Amino acid sequence: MKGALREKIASEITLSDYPGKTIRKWREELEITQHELSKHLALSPSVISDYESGRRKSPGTRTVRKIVDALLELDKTRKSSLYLAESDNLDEIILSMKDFSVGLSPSTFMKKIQGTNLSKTVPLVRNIHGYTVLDSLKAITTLKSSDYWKIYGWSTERALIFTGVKFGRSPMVAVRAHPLKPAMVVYVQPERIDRLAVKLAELENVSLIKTQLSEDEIIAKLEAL
Amino acid sequence: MKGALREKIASEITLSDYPGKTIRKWREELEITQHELSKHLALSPSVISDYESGRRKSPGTRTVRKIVDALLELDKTRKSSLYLAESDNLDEIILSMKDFSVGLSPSTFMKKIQGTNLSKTVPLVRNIHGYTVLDSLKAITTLKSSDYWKIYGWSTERALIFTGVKFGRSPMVAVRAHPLKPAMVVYVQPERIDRLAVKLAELENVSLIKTQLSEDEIIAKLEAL
DNA sequence: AAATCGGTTCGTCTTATGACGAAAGGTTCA
DNA sequence: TGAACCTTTCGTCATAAGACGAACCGATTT
Repeated sequence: MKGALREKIASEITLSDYPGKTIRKWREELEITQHELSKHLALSPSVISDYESGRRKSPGTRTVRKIVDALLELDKTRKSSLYLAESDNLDEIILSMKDFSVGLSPSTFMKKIQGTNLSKTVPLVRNIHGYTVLDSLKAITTLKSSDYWKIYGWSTERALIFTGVKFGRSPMVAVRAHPLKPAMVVYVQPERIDRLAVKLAELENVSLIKTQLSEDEIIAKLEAL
Repeated sequence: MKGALREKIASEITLSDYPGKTIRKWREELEITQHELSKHLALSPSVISDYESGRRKSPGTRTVRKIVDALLELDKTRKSSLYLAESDNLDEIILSMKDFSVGLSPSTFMKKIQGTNLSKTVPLVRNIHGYTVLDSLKAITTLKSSDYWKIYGWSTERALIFTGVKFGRSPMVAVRAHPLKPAMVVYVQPERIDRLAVKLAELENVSLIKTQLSEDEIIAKLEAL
């Protein structure tokens, strides 16, 4: 999950009748001058003008990509960056996310991700209707509480899968603090498991699972579902 | 809102290090032969091969667009059309959708769409951070529950604007049933207003608004925002 | 009135795209 | 062992992309 804005600009330019006009539209939207753009690309300003005016009618993919990336990089340095506003970096927090059309039993889901249950008291009964894989550190440090809902998709009856977990305390604290409760919390390759994390999971009636699969492996397995 | 798949393929080709490989990937995904593609484009098959093999490394936007459209058109004639599978869903249901960079006050938003408040008890306090215009009948009959979250974009603090509303009961029932709640629900030219709809809105603390603007007028006004 | 800034126009150059068609390399299947 | 089909390779050509720089236009600013 990365660069929705990048893709949007790229497709808009590529599919446009007048790619130059679309380039201009975005350059102006991002408040970048032709001069800045050309400087960043190590080109003469006239080149940009030639594209935008339409002297070059069908820029190649290489050119389009260079321009899109330059626009976004220049935008990123701005105070009012659209790129940063776009995500609140959500794209970097959510590594993968899906909703299933039918619920999976928790034991089936656990097998898929080669997980083991960390709690003896929480019964494995809540079906899993989707999952969200997130970078725990980034989620906890940069996600505003008012944006937490975004990780829940259609159904809260889902597995929240945290990567980059050390002891697993913070993710469970966050779950405890938030009104929406997942059916399952999964830690990817945790160093150790904090006892409080397990207690909180039991209090919230949330299944707490760990897996020794790597981040990449688990995402591959889930996206193949 | 049209052609999410088209945009996806276009951006993927444009942003790829090897556009030819991406073209091939999609051609094969859609089960189209080079010969078919070239015939549809009135080109020699070798041209397609040259692109895919990378002899031409940076095809122009015109070329990319022609290829993307040809792929989709050929796919459309297939029994197992990916394009049709896609458009069964979202593209025909969501008529327009946007997220604002700053929130609008509900009264400002109401003025823009010439709306009137249908409830006396729900205070107009939740700011509007975006909107989704959807065909109520299609949304209710064809939207899979696992896709519902897609209409919420980046923020649930938005206006869900339903067109083709008779009495307004079903849309509010759907909102009631769903864990994500919009800040505002707008009915476009409803015939009559069901009393239960108003009750449900009040229960959910959702502002319920009607407007006499036509679908086209309201979309035009919103997209100009 | 001169300087600055953002942008345009255009002549010119090199290189790559966009296209063809002929020949040939692999599979699959009768 | 062919025939049929999908694909690749490559020599060749015209045209457009990709780039430069100089001159120029119009606002603002100094």
